[in-house]
Amino acid sequence: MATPVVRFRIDFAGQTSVGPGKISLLEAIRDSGSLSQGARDIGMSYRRAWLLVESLKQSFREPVTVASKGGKDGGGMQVTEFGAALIRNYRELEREFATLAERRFHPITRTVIRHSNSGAKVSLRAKLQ
Amino acid sequence: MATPVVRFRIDFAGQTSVGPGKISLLEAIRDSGSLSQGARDIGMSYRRAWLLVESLKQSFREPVTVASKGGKDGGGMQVTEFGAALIRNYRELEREFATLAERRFHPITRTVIRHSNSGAKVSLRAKLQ
DNA sequence: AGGCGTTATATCCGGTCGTATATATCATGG
DNA sequence: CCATGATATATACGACCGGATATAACGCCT
Repeated sequence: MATPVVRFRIDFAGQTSVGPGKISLLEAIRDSGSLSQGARDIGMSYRRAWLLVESLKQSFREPVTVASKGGKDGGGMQVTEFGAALIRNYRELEREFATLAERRFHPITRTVIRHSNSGAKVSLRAKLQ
Repeated sequence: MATPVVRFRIDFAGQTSVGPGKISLLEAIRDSGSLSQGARDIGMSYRRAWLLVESLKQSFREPVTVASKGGKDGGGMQVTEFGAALIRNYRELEREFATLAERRFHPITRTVIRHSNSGAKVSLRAKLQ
């Protein structure tokens, strides 16, 4: 317990970056086969989800997702193999990084003041972790 | 070239977290011996700087800075040994993390779309790097 | 005594981010 | 042939963040 949580973002270039929001969304899309459903699953507005996916589309030459309109279930969205690799790399890096951070900051953990935090609004970031 | 930049934050508990903003500010305070001067040096408003230091004060039992009012030069602020250790640990972790990230995301770098980014406003985050 | 530069604090305001909402379009199934 | 549920897109509103500004208190130095 009391092990610190690391959150990180990788900035490839001016506009293109990947952080916890996009990765969580990609996972939700992968698991639900739908952008709207995935967004609902993680408590994210459709607009924001669409903007993030759009940003990813503008970021890499290789597509991260493929979408289809109409049809049996109204359409859907799938994560490409490239997108899946993005998720994998991010999550694996996260694990490696977490152990590094835990080792280095473990002594400091002792001096952290723990607040009651009663009735605090839970941010989207917190929900996604 | 084209090596990705990593930005990270460590969340110890609900309110207490350490990221690039606070660390850069601490370094600026350490180097200038003053909160206001340090804030000016990194292009941060005094209000924000004060709030960040205040947040650090609420985060750890051990003080990160010590301040004095009045006197020869109007007063000043020093970074404690604990604060210096915070900086050190963060920067060293950053270096380790950067090599990890670079190794893992190097192939993906090739597919990144580079935008012209002409006339874009430079954010504080970008200035701090 | 008064000036100076700092910490410390309050108030106001504008921009930005995100949510909510509305609407068009699409393709399949009943 | 139309209802459905999804993508895709625009607009409007609210909240929050951060900057700008003002002011008080403080202690050394001239």
